Amino acid sequence: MALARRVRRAYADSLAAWQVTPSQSRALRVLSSRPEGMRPSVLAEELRIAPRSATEVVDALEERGWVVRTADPTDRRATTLTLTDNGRDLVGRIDDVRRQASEQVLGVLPEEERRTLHEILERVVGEDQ
Amino acid sequence: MALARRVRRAYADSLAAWQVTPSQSRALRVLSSRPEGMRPSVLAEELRIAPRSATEVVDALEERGWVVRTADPTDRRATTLTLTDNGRDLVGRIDDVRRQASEQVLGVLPEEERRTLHEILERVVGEDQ
DNA sequence: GGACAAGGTGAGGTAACCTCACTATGAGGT
DNA sequence: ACCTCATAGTGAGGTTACCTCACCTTGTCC
Repeated sequence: MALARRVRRAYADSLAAWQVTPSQSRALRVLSSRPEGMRPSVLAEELRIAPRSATEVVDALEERGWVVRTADPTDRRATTLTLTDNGRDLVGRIDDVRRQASEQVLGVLPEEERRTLHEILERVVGEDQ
Repeated sequence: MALARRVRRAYADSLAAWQVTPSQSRALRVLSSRPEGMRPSVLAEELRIAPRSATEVVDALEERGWVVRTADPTDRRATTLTLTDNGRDLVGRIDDVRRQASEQVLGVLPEEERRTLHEILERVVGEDQ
């Protein structure tokens, strides 16, 4: 847990430099996982937050020009969320930072131990449902 | 990180059953680490929050009867925070829950792997400052 | 004994959540 | 066609756990 806390903190600091809040970065990541776009309600579900709260996150992301809302042609109640080019760019840069952060933390381990660690964690995460 | 998230979530659920918020449980743990009592400002530092915010946490804990503020005899500006018997009790029960939670998560691993995991993590946490 | 520092807290603000209520639209039954 | 009920999104207003700034009281040091 101490390790997780440290990684989280370092990551949050990097995000702050770009003026991205953690909640926004989570949403961006989910959005980037489905390039064809998704409904706000689906985003909410992925983020495990209430649909109403997704509206707010999307408001912020749209205002910053990272996401656009477009009307769904098949259902006039619905809107589709898609990343803009700027948004996609940002997600890429955030990913780099994440990779760097974990690299820095795990850098002290020799390759073999890293593999062992990964294996064990994978097992714990996997088996426990 | 996924594992940490899961543990955190399970732990938070257990706390909710006792009507203890995560921030309160953090404060309780810090307080129990120094039985002779501590100043609010020190608590704030340990929790990495502003002194003003520690006041609020302490307000809540005092209202619930887990902590008492007593005047510091050596410095009339200061107050000393100490756990009540109820508070100490609660910390004990919370610890049990934590242990159970981690037990449940790590239970899938044989003893030797657990030791290896512990060793590796210890190393990462320790060496990285 | 006056200036400045330190301990704690009142007032008021923010981010990221929440629930509840409402509008607009879709879908099914009669 | 019409009525009912469900679904998609959002306005209004609340909560929690933080924050800063200003303030009062008390200690410290020259």
